[in-house]
Amino acid sequence: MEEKFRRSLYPELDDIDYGIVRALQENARLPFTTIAKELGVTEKTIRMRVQQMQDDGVLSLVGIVNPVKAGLNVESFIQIAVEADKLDDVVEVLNGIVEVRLIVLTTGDYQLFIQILVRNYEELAQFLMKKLNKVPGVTRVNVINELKILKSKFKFVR
Amino acid sequence: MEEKFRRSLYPELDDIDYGIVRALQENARLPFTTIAKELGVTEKTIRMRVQQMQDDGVLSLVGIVNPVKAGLNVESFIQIAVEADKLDDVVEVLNGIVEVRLIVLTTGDYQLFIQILVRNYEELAQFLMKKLNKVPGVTRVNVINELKILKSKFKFVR
DNA sequence: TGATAATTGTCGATATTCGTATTATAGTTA
DNA sequence: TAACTATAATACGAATATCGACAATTATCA
Repeated sequence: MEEKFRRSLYPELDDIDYGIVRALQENARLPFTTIAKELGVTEKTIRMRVQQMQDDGVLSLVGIVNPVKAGLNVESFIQIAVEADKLDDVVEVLNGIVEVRLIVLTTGDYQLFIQILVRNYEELAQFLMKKLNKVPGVTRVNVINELKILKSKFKFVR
Repeated sequence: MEEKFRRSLYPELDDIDYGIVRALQENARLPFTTIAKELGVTEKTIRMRVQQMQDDGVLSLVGIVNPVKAGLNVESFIQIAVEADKLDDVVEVLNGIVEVRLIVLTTGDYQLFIQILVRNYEELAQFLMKKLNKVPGVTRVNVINELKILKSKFKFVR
């Protein structure tokens, strides 16, 4: 009785799940009663489905701050080459740096790919010189600055 | 009377705003009455602040689906070099491709940086061969496959 | 086909949201 | 400084929504 499954294993969401996701994608605070009316089921059903999808890690209902409006104007993607035996250590250090939003292990010439957000180019320079280049094991970095976001789509259900 | 400002210009959020953001970051459906009690103000105040932050594009309350749980198991970052005069056209085509989640104009050897999500490597191959390589103006692509996400942090307020 | 578990529905108690009117606060000008 | 204005906060009752316990229904599987 450790694991409990529902209907079938994910990713098999049914129509009701999709209806719920479609609604909450737009507005995480939409009343369950409204969604229920739309989908022709009871509020209780919506409530339970949402709870399960959250428990199962399928759906998160969160508030997101626009980084630019919060003063974080400079976004960069950085590829990092690391000495093979130092990878764990480097990741650990990067993990503790607030500017680092995303760390991904990748294929290719560089092992790590990170995304950072800072207030301005001065902070970017500080990050590169005072933080990233001081991390032992980092052999090479490739900074790709973001000039403009042309598309950003976080909706997964149409 | 076209623009309306509040207190002062963003990014000057005050303590109440930060309190609201901090709470809603964790749970977008947290009752305003609860936040109000915590911050020592009225529910109406919270309601109005949230509405304003949303109107001003500072805060979004959204449902997010875990792509892996939705069957999108392969994520790739792709750098794309484009003939200078074809940039707009390429972006327009990429915009219409469902797999493409993010398009960013960048500095460096490649002009565009995109993020894609597909179900599996077969779909990635199809995307590269049937879609991306058929886009006129694309001269060179560099695919960086994501092996594992080591950190992903979307909270902007501590 | 039964037995069992999981899901959904019903419904009243409680909590939350919403809208209006009123009061307080900050900024501005005479 | 006082009066004025605009903005933001509060008070509060009505309308909605959420929650939880139990019953009914639907799947699941031996």
